Amino acid sequence: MPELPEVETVRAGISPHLVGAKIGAIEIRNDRLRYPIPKAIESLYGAEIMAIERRAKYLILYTEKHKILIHLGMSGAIRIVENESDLEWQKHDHFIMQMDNDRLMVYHDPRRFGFILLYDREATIPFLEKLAPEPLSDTFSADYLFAKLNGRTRPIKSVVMDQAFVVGAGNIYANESLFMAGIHPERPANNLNREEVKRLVSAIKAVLTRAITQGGTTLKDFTTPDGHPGYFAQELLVYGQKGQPCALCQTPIERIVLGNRATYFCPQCQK
DNA sequence: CGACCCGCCTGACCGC
DNA sequence: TGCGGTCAGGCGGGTC
Repeated sequence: MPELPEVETVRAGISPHLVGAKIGAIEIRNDRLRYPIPKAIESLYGAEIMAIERRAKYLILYTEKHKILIHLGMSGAIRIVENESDLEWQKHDHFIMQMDNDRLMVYHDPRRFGFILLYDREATIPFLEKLAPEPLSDTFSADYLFAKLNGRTRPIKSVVMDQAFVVGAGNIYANESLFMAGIHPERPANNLNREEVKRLVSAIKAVLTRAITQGGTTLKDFTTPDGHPGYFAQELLVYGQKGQPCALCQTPIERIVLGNRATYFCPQCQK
């Protein structure tokens, strides 16, 4: 489910409820996520959540002495429940953190590809070490990406989805960005000229920015922490549009499989 | 090192 | 209604 815009939507949705509040009871209902949820996380009882940041598709909750790393994997979701009496248990609710303002943060993840890990405040987080720059920062530029693509022969779409090259774009936004940039997903990455890389970088920024303002993309069951859907699905131009007319030229959108992932493009507009 | 492939899970959906 | 097959928004690790 969650790519960068969805994770950003979650961050914005949970922060007002959690930042400044102190952690109360923590319940680990099922620790068997991608990595086991550490039992030690229960020792955070009484600690204040001082800040919540997002890096790529990761959320980081800071206390004075620790940080909690959360990844939503493919199907993870976080919801905020007003107070304990409003809590309705759902299947796949694996982790609940109650706050001293009565709010509960519930982590829900049917496929359990996500994870929740605990680090000392000053520790380095291995998952974050090899990530590309934030895509909405100035560091993520045409110069950066053009240099990085040098010598890379993989299809450009696979590279866009590789978090060491471009952060935050999963399958949906990689497809949409390449369409917006007019670049065929199978092009070898090092075959793009500087102008095309510039268009691609601009497209990635535009697609992610727009999706964030729409609260992400709700395809199956993604909702914001308040229970609202994300509205970017209405603006998808190629993803999931196999056979539908291209918004620009009416040519039917094609679907191929690239790197084991569904890939959608307009054969006319994307060269 | 780079490119590719697989496994991890469950649920939804489709065709028969 | 049931059943098997397919697919799904991510990531790390293994192999060649």
